[in-house]
Amino acid sequence: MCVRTHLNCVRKHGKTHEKFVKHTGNIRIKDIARMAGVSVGTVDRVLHNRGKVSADAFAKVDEVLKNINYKPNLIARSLGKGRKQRIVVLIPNPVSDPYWQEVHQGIKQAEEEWAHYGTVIETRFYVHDGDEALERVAMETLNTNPDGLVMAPIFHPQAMPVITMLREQGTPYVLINTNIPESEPLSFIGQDLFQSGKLAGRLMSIGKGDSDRFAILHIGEDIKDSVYLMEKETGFRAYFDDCKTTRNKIDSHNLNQDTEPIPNQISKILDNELLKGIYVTTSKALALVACVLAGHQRKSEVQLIGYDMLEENLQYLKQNIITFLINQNPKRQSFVGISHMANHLLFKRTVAATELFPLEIITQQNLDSYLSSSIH
Amino acid sequence: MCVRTHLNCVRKHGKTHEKFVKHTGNIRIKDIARMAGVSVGTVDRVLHNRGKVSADAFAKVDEVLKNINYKPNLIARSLGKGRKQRIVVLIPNPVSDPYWQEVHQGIKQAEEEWAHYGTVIETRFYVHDGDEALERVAMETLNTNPDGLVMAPIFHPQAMPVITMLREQGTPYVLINTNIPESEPLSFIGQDLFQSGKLAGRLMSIGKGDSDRFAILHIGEDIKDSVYLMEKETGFRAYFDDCKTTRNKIDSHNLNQDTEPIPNQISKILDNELLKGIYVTTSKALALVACVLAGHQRKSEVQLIGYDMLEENLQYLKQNIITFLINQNPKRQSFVGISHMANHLLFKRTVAATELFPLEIITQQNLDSYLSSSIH
DNA sequence: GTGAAAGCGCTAACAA
DNA sequence: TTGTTAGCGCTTTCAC
Repeated sequence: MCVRTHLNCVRKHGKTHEKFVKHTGNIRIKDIARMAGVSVGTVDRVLHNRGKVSADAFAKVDEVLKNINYKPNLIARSLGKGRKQRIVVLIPNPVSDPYWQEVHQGIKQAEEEWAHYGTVIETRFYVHDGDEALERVAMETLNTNPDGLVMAPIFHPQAMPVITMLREQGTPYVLINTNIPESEPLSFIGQDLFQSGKLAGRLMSIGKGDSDRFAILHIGEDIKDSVYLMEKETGFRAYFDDCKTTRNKIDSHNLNQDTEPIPNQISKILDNELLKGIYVTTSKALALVACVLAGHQRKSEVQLIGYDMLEENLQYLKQNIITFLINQNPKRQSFVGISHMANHLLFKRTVAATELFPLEIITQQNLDSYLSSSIH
Repeated sequence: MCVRTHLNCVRKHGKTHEKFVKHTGNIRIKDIARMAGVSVGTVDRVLHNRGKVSADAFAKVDEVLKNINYKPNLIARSLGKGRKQRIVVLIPNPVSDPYWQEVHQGIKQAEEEWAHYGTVIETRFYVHDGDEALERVAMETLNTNPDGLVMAPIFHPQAMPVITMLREQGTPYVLINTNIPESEPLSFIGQDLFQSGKLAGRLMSIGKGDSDRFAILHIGEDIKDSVYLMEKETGFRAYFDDCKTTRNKIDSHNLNQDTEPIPNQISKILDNELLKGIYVTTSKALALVACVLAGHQRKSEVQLIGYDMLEENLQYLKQNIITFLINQNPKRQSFVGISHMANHLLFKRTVAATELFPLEIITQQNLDSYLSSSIH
């Protein structure tokens, strides 16, 4: 059904005129306007509910919209806007943290991608506290009135005032990595950490016996600030609770430098002869554990499972010190987060409120396939 | 450096006029024209070397182009063209084959997605031979002069004449699922099947002993036409060859209806008490094997590994009859294939020549995370 | 060979 | 509240 066919020869000031007919056959705003007996301006106002439309006009347009399947031409929309969009991205400082370096990679790719659409991405880093704390950096940024904000709010308490500010300003925001569900962001991009722990439990259990013991290691993070580590732990334990057939013991440890060097602490844990597997909840610390394990006599008896395809982790995966990695796909998280925001801003596309990434299992055998595959 | 700043107030018929300044700060063809002292038409002709430009004019424009870093606005380019792009997709008939139904899903999603950009997707199905054979359908389609073709050339010999025709016509094409490397398509989207077999071998070997036996099942496919099944088998065997520690026996079977009902054949294979695992190379037939296994007494001793998240397979995965699925992501293959073509056609973007998808491992625990995650 | 100008579909400013 | 129209940057036609 081509609603427009009869119009082709009466374009251009109403004169009959055959040349320059480049139409693509889709229904355009102009067509809707004609069908509803109003002007394009009114249709546009209805489509974007900008108000200033009489109930009568609204009804007419709405009626037409109901009957046709209008798909706005996004290309034209973005061209018509004419203005550049500015998206600010806020993440922890990636210096000396490969996880956030990955996230940063994804941001750069998104930057490249969206440059074609005239969208500019600005990245700012924050640290736990001090001058560069999340709140400070965020407030500074918000003063420049970005069109949208994408952030990884890993320190819950510090993020709250920022959220409040954002809502007051009416600036749309997307959260990545860590959710703050009660804040109702435009979109959240991350993983189901509980389920991720459960998966780790399952992978750990393969080929193990009833009396085997496992350890959960949270390393170098302030556990009270980091609800997300606890979710992983709960999931891990839940897996073993669910299988009524096994009665394994699971100990969890929060390691930090306060008492003793971390390697020593790890080494001690390894000494327990019943221990058959270690689950490390933070991707950054995994290589450290792997390093200690590699030098330990029980090396071949203890299975190691952790997170993310960081360079160091991959080395140990290749050496079989690490058995499985669960990929949180940090690069893609930031990429998709920005894309969601850009789609919202540029095209007014509706984006998924929550996008939970698949829990990707990485082994020696499929590692390369993950490394070579592109982000999109 | 903003080359255009001084022009902002002299737009619109040369009258000084401040309103409606929507510019984005980039250098436009208009700017180049002004700088070179020629018209936009001439610049356009130079940029696309369409000829009909005097040496003098060419030199002037070329000079300017050399000094600035002109980045054409791809959005505007595609809008300006005004014409619809038509992409034809050619896949095996999905009737009664859930794998190709998944592929078809991906096509429909891409259709939806690209409709926003005025690109229309047309899908045609083919069967192994007869009136609807690949060659026939393809030739028919090519007569309608599509702007691009995306196809899954699963029957090598039949695909070759199509490729030849495509090259003669100069129609760009993307291959999905099965590659024909010598044909140098615009892009190939698929998986590394050898590596996929190797991964299956690894997953199969977990917790197994040296004397255990495994079976590889190719079901209902013409093995001579289907090189790709052999690649999987070779990979699977390669895994065991690589581990010098194990000396497992691996038998492969090509099952088809010619001699005896397939379930009977499977049942017989299962009777062998040394058999500890089955690797099924075709996603469609996996559920059949699972069904037989579920009713067999050796059910809990034999591990089953196969391909793809087809509805039936998922049932058996949930029941623990199937241990692992390797996801070939058929839906995404077609989606990405079409996107590559559309990006090429619409935006003249360069796309990856080969995109090998990650070898995704699906278990009971991460199944949901895969089901809920979106395609993009 | 060249330049002027319409048109792609949408947005938003402005006049009415 | 409404309709009209310039403009986004590029392509393409047409008249000179």
